[in-house]
Amino acid sequence: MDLKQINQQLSKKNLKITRPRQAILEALTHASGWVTAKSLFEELAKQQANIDFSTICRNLELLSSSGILCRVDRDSNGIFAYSVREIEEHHHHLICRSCGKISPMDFCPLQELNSSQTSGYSNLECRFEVYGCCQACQGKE
Amino acid sequence: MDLKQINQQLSKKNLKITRPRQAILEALTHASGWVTAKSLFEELAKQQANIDFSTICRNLELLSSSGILCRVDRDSNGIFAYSVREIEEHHHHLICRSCGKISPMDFCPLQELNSSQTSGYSNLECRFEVYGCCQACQGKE
DNA sequence: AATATAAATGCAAGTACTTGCATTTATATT
DNA sequence: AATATAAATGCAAGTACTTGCATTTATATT
Ligand SMILES: [Mn+2]
Ligand SMILES: [Mn+2]
Ligand SMILES: [Zn+2]
Ligand SMILES: [Zn+2]
Repeated sequence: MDLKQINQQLSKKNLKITRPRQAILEALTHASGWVTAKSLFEELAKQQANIDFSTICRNLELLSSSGILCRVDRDSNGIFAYSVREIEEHHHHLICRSCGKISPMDFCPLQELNSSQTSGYSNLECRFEVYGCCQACQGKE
Repeated sequence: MDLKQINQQLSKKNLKITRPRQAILEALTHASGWVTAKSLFEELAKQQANIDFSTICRNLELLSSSGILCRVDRDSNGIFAYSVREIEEHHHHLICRSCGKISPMDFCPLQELNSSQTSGYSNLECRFEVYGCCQACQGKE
């Protein structure tokens, strides 16, 4: 998704196109991989964009919950990595513990979960991430 | 699991039976439900056990990774809740977003995950939690 | 173009750990 | 019982957000 398309999405959702938000999205669309709040803050500081850290965090959160970004707990330490969402369909992520590579998986455990395990519950959602060691990283260590 | 059994487990793993650790485990075995680092710290402070917050956090982490405690991101905000593990088998948790009730599920998505989704990866592990609204909480809101 | 209003921002303070390091303590070995 | 050593602790400082609130700004309405 490019910046123009993202801005259209924002307008549809009554989210404003502000200077800080544009700088954040510009950085995200041009980033090579995944970014963290901290790495994005540092990148934008370098550009003298003068955006507060809390503004970055709030935007990353809002853009993720709006479906514009994907969010992954890459190092399973509660520090999230973000990237522009390229896949419209619901999906989860496979993460290499060694090199940090993140790949999408279309598998969602909720579909496979026998209803007997969750009987009586409504509004089910899940958090699901798979960690492993990718082919390129095997043998390296 | 009671304190005696836990201490046997600790000895097997070359983990020491210290006064702070005993106070933490005593509180955990007597707790009615799940505790957080903060709630445990406050409980122990009330008892004038004089245990540092970092000691509590380190113990909860160690005891979880040793399989003595279960650990759940109850409010999906990265703040973990802990309780003495009563189920030996590998399992995940179902959490009510409304009342916070936590129930075990024996379902593990890794077993259902088609290997084509993770081909080339080794040492697979997953993080999986299901959130919903339990029967008792439905209609209440 | 002026006005209204809901969204967004920046700042400061707060939260919940986390880490490094010197010191203490529990257990194994002599 | 004395000694060795690896594990654990407490303290202080650091990290990565998060929240409350006054102010600013983007967009819709007049
Ligand atoms: Mn994705
Ligand atoms: Mn459990
Ligand atoms: Zn890798
Ligand atoms: Zn409930």
